[in-house]
Parts: sequence; C-alpha cells; structure tokens
Amino acid sequence: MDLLRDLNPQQREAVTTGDGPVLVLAGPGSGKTRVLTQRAAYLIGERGVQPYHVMAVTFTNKAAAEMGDRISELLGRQTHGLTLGTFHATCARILRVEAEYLPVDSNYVIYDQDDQLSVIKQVMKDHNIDDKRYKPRAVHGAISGAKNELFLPEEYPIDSYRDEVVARVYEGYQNMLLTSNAFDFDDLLLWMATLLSDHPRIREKYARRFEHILVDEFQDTNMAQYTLLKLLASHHRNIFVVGDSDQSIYRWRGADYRNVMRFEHDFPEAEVILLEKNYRSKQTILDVAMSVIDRNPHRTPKRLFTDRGSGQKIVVKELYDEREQAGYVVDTIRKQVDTKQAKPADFAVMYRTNAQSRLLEEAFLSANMPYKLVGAQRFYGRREVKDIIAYLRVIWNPEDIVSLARIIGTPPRGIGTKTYAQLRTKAQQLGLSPGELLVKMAPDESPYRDRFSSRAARVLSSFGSLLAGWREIHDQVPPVEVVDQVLEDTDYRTYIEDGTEEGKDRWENVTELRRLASEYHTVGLREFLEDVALVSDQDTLEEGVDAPTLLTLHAAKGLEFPRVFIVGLNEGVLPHRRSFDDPEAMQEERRLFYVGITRTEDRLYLTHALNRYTYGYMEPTEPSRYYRDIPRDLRMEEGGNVYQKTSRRSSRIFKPWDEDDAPEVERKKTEREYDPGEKVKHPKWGKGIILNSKIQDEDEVLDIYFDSVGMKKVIASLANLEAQN
DNA sequence: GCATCGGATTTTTTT
DNA sequence: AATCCGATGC
Repeated sequence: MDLLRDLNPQQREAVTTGDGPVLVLAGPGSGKTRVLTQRAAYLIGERGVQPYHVMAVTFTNKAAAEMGDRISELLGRQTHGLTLGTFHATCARILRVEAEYLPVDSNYVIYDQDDQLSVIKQVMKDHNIDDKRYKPRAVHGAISGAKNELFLPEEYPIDSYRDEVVARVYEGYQNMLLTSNAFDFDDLLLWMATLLSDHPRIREKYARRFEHILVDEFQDTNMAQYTLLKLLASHHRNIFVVGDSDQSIYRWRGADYRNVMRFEHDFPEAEVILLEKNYRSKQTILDVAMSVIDRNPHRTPKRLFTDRGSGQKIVVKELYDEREQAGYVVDTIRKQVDTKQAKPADFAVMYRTNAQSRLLEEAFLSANMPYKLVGAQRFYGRREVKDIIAYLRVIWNPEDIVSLARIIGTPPRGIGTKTYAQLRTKAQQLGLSPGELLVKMAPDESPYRDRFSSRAARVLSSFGSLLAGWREIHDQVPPVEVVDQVLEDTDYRTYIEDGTEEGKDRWENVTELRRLASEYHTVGLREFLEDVALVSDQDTLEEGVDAPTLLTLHAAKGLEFPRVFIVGLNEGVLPHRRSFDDPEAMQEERRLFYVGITRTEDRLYLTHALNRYTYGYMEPTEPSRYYRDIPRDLRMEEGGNVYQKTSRRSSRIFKPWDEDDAPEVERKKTEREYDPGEKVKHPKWGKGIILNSKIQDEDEVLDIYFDSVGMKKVIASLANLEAQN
C-alpha cells in the first residue's frame, strides 16, 4: 500500500498498529511527525474512520497546517471535519461551542502575556500589594503554574504568607478576567479540563466523538493537557502519543515529561514503540548530541544512529565579543554561499535568549544579507500592533477592560486616568462594564451623560459614539474594513507617524497588520482575533525565502537545517544563569542544547565570546561547561583565530580545547576492529549499521541495526561480516 | 490631561 | 542599552 511505502519496520508498526493506547518514543530526526501524519491518513484511508472522529494535536499552528496538507495529499482528498490544531486553538474552539456551561460568553477574548500582566498589576494595586516586594511577573508565574496544575483560586495551596498573597491576587485576577469576558492561555486548558470532568454529558459527547486522538510532542504536555487528554480518551482509549523526554524544554511552562510515565501507568495496556534510527543528521552530530545528553541523570540511555555517514567534525570558535561573534557567523555564511557550498536558506543561527538576536541582525544588515527572524512576539508585541488589536477586541467584546484601558486614551482624546476612573465607578454603580456604558453614552440625548461633569460627558460620549459606530459595522463587514474605520476615525497615522524613522517603522507595522486582517475576508473578526492571540513563534517562519533563519533554541524545536550555528555558548547564557540553582532547570538547559544540536543535518558550529555586555558593561565570560562533554575528536577549532585581543583576565579563562581541561568522557582504549557508524553486510540479515562495539571476554561484540530485522548482537569473529563502503 | 525627564530596574525560554 | 515608572511642569 502506498501509504506505507518508505517506512522502516518500527515506523510501519506505529502507523498500522491496532486500536488501543500507543506510546511512540522517538529520538530526534526519527520521523515522528511523519508517523503521526501517516497514522492519521491510515486511520481515515485504510481503516475507514471518519475525519470527524479524529483529533490530532500539534505543537504549532504551522505544524497543524502542514499535517493537514500532508494528510489530504496522502489520501488524495480533503479531510473535512478533522479536528487538527494546537491544544490551545482546539480548546478555544470547543469552549466557544460549549460557552453556556462556562463563566464567559461565546465571544470571549483571549488575553496574552501582556494583558495578563496588566491584570495582575491592576489587581495588586486594588489590593494595595507592594509590587516591589511581590514582583507581578513572579506572582503571575505562580498563578499560571497553579492553573496548569488545575488548582482554582480557592484551592491554591497555602504554605506561607506569600502564598496567601498569591491566592488573593489569583482570586482577584480570575474575577477580573471573567468580568472582562476573557480567558488567558492557561484558562483554555483549565476550563476545558474542568468542563469535561464536571459535565459527564459533555465528556461523553466528546469522548465518543474522538474515536482516535493523536498527540505530538507529548513530553511537553502539562498537567491540564494530560488531564483533558485522559478525559477525552476515556471512552475509546485510542490515544496515540509521540514524544521524546530528552527534548522536553517547557518545564517552566508547566510541562512535565513525567507525563510519559504517567501515560504508561494510566494506560498499562499501551503498546510502546521505539523509533531510533535517525534520518536527519550525520553520525558526528549525533555523537556530539549523545555526549551532551548522556550527562543528564535518570534517563534511559538512547543510541542515536544514522546511515548518513560520519560527516565532518563540528567547528568550535572563540570570539572576542558578541559583535565579532555575529561577524563570524555572517562571514562564514557568506563564504559558503559565495563558493556555492550552500545556499542561504541552509543556515540557521540559534541562541538562548531573544536579546541575542540584535547583534546578529545588525551584522546581517550591515553585510547586506537578508535573514528570517522567527518570533511572533517581535511583531504582535509591538505597541502599535497591540493598540489596533485592542481596538478590535473592544469592538468585538466591549467588556474587555484591559483592552479598553489601553485604547481609551490612545491616541490622546482628553480621557485620562481621572475620567477613566469616573467611568469605571459609574459603570460599576449601574452594573455595566465601562465599555457598555460608553456605548450607551453615544446618543445625543443619552441620560447617562448627566452623570458626569460636562467636560467628562463630552469626551466620553464622543468616544462612545465612535465605539458604537464600529460596533454597528463589525459583524457586517470584513475585519480589514473595521481596521480601516478605526484608523480613520482615530487619525491613528498622525498619532504614530511623527516624522522620525521609528514612526515610519511603526506605521509600516500597522500596515502589515492591516494586510494580515485582509486575509480574513471570508471569515470574521472572531477568527482573526483568535488566530492573532494564538500564533506561535514558529508560525511566523516564512517558507520559500532563501535566507538564513535566526531563532531561539526553543523555537527551533521540530525544525531541521543543513547547517546550524549555536551562538553564545557561555556560562550564564547557555546554560542560563537563572537555572544555576535548580538542578531540574539545569537538566532542561542541557536538553535545550541537545535540541539545538539535533536540528543539524550536516554541519554544526558552536561559538562563544570571551566578553559580554551585561547591563551595558563589558564583562569577561567563561565558555560553556558543555564544551567539556564533547569529545575532542569530534570537533575542531577553526584555524586562524583572528581575534586575539584577549585581556589578562580572559587569557586565564578555561579554553574548551585546552589539554588540561580535556573532556572527562571515557574513551575506552581497546583493540576494536569495528567502529560505530560503519556499514556492514551480514550473510543472513543483509545490510546493517554498527551502533556499538565493545570487547567482551576477548571477543568483539557488536550491536548492529539491520534493515531487515532491526537490532541484533553479533560476535564479530563468528559473524562473517563484510564491510560496505 | 499630557509630554518630558530622570532614575531605577532589567533578561530566559512562549502557547 | 533599553524600557518602565513616577514625578514634575505646563
């Protein structure tokens, strides 16, 4: 059958296995997304399952879209009714349908990080909580963590005075969200799980509907996600999850790779399938990756192997500072492009923190080389973009207090904190939201105007009229026309374009948002607002542009590139200093590095700087501890270290390739005849690749992966192996 | 109400 | 370095 062509035995097993829970443990580059896609296509095409009865969860919207396309392609037809998307998007959709069981209306808005933080700040102000003593971000983190663990405000565990404060803010926070008719990201998961566990009829409805559930990146699910999956799978128990604990990098967001173990516990009948063979990287890359990840405790050792050949050694490069590091990256890319060794799009540059992108961007810019920057926050976080979206949100849902607070004085229209406070007070007295009251103040003869001073009444009602006007058209015309009307009525361009370069830039962002809105002419404001709220960083990656990609290590998950730079391999950056005092976090730093390495197909460059700017001051920095774990024979220092301005201090700094600090990795001195990575032919089992070789009882014992039968242990002297080129 | 200035504070990663 | 916050002056 065509669907199963080009699959190895393990992949085929995963795709075609029968009903019941399945756990696919898949190393990097082992084709797990492919397995997931083919599985979905197989269920629909071969097993006759209706698309309506299948749910597939991916990590990004882009991955979902690609998966959808691929399934259609495999089946040769469209798959209407298939539920396919990220956890958040899928929940958001279902929650709108089931809104009658929820504390919000079906036109609720979704608050992003910024919105959430401003709610926290407001609530803390209302409760007279000192925001120096209790950092809003930290409080928010605690609340978000609680939500991911499915704790409601009244269930928040209290062990200290600090917990009491958090619990109080949590309660106020949740109230403010609900009176704003808003959910935050965590609510989407929390309420979905709550809905399913509190309403047996709804649980049955969806549990019966989703005969098959498929989940990608399972190692990065949190408790809320795990719980709702379990509830959704409670009827058919056909849950197919794919993951790799070594690639779990979202612990700080509540993700818990131990869900893999929970799964085995909760679904003891689960079939476990291992995908080990790597189709992406050269063996050297995999060896480097293993040398790094093997240092993490409490993990099941995994062997990464490929038949793509050993490949070149990785390059390690030391630079004077981050500016020269960026210059090195750009020079190296240009050299290879000029000599036609590679094309621009073959390259990716990865870093730990977003701030590191700036110098890289500048270097690309001054070299006149285009680049692609991955990061939704970069665009949607812009003030001007947020302003316009806030307008749309208030138009869509006048109860949205956060967005109203943002736009009521932007651009300035005579409504400041005082007037806005009056509006809020009066609205509360009337049992209305401030937004609703504004709309009611619009008519000339509106009785609500009398409740304010003449000045306040004038400015408020004039803004109310604008709002009422937009409200009237918002469900009659395509989103882009609403945007245009807002821009016109507020004279937003004059406000933003102040003649400076920056102003021009900002207006361009507004124009870009307008363009994005224009793509929603067949659907409505709801879809636009929802997509805007739930875009992931990876969704902003443009395909088809021949330029290098700049992205964080987190954003790199699931992607692959022929040539990869990982920059900033410095102590404090990678691993990040914020993780130093938490062993679990340190393990995650290592996994993050591992994820970066394993994105590489052919060539890997690791760079670090001797000096770094922190808070505006230049400081010497040590190379990352991870260098010590990479065997020396897998790497080379690129010749001619041009940058020798080493200061007295930095010259004493540990150099990753110094003999004294040579890796402590055990390199067994043996008389082995075969090495891992070599290809051989066995008289009975045919072609295979050597994964491991060790001397045991004076004989060489080989672990070989055969195309025909998979893993076998073989005694070299007895097996009659034939070497293959 | 709003613009501007100075000082403090900051950086992890993102749906 | 860049952003955020509050105080100040108009």
